[in-house]
Amino acid sequence: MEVEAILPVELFVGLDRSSPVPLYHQVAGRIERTIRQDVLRPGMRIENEIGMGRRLGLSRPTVRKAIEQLVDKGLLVRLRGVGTQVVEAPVKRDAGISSLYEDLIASGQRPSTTLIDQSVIETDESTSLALNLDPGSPARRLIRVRFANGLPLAILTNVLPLDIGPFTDHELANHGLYQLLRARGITVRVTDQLVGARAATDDEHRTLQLPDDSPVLTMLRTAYDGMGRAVEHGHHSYAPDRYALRYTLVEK
Amino acid sequence: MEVEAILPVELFVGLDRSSPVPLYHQVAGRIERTIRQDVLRPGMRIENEIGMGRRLGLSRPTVRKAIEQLVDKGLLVRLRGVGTQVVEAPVKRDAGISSLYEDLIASGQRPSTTLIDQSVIETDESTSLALNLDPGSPARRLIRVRFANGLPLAILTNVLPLDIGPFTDHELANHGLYQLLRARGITVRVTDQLVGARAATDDEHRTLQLPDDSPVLTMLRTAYDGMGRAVEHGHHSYAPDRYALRYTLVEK
DNA sequence: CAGTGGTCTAGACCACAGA
DNA sequence: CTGTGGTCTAGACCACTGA
Repeated sequence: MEVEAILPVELFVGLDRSSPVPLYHQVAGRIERTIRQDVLRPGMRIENEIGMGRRLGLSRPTVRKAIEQLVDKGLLVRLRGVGTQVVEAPVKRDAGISSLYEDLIASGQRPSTTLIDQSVIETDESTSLALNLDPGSPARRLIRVRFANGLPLAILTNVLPLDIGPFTDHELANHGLYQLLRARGITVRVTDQLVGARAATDDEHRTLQLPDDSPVLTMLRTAYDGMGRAVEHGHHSYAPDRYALRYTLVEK
Repeated sequence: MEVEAILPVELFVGLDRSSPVPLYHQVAGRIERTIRQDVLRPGMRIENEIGMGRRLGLSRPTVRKAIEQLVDKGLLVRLRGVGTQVVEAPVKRDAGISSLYEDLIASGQRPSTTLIDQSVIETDESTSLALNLDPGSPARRLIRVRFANGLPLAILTNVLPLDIGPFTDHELANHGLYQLLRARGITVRVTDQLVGARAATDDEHRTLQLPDDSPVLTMLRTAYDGMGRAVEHGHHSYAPDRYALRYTLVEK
């Protein structure tokens, strides 16, 4: 038996045509909220595009674009000839691109950071390649240790083009790197990550307070801004007993 | 100095209005090809939406949707008031959702598989939770060892709902799991992955022919189909000297 | 200022699923 | 058959960029 459902019209009052937020985005937000609040439950069908547009005083393409956003997010499914319904297991959190600091905040932990080094170095071959610089040209290197609830979680080494930064100790202690980039007008849009594992070095063993014979989880990452310019290249080592990397992938 | 560029009209002959492939997808494919072939190079601007539509005999929304697809893929950037251009470092391969087998094929290696076990088991708590089954209810379990070029790469343990499968030895030896699911009409659309590292067990040490003290890279994964139904839950162990996990994330 | 992408409208026809 | 989403058209107005 199919569960029929029409979105309560109350949830849509107050669409603001003069807002800088596009109408389709306002509509998408309202639908998402009703799903998150469990008013619309998995498997329930929502009203069809045309009817919804008429009720809201919107054209079909506008409504359609709102629904499309949620389909891309993994919250709704459209079935030709049938209708649009909420997926059985809606994607929980939109993982997306974030740095460790933001992940920790989001999961309710108390991150802190120790800055080990901030200096200008000559890039090695792989780094200059990743950042699209001439081999051996200078770049800014950060080495940080990230803690959560007082325990060391990761050693973070990042290399950035010289024109980005420098950063103050206070900035680095209280913000994620991507936050600091955003504050400088740089939005990370694409990241390429290579995740592996290996035995810990003596230094990692000491710094991360690892148990004997514990390995480290490693990540090699290059980040690109909206224009496709490489803005950051890093290699990170995580204490595997205290941290794991989570990825939610949605096929478009 | 800006590099002006107009897509050669030759690249657009042969748009097929009667094809089941939508026009916007045909157009997107042609633009992508010119980027991949380096005819359109990073930083070059493409023709504006309206002009391109006129040249191709298409409406603006259709052209726009084609461009939108490539923006979402991380190949183009749109700048209001300026134009649309190729990003500086176009995303190489669309990693997306794939299984290990397909990854290996794509990177030119010769994968093979040994089936260790295929049986019906009672699910433990975490597995039944992941697959949205009643605790302790039966499910199908596969245990495989994956090789590349004759060397063991990973131990793959997967649990699936009983109504999916069983699979023949031949199928499992010659295909990735997601391929087999597709052949049964199941398309994996969302995966949730947790990646970590730990010391190898004796069994892993033996099976993966690991060096002494080598850790394993681990992945815990749940896959969902288009409707959001959980179709697979697995835990995998990889030999970290021979394999690393690659993720390309594009912010929408 | 002219040119660009961002949004929105009001239609149209089609393919497909289910009664 | 009806109702749904999938595609496509031909316009419109706006916000923003750069000359």
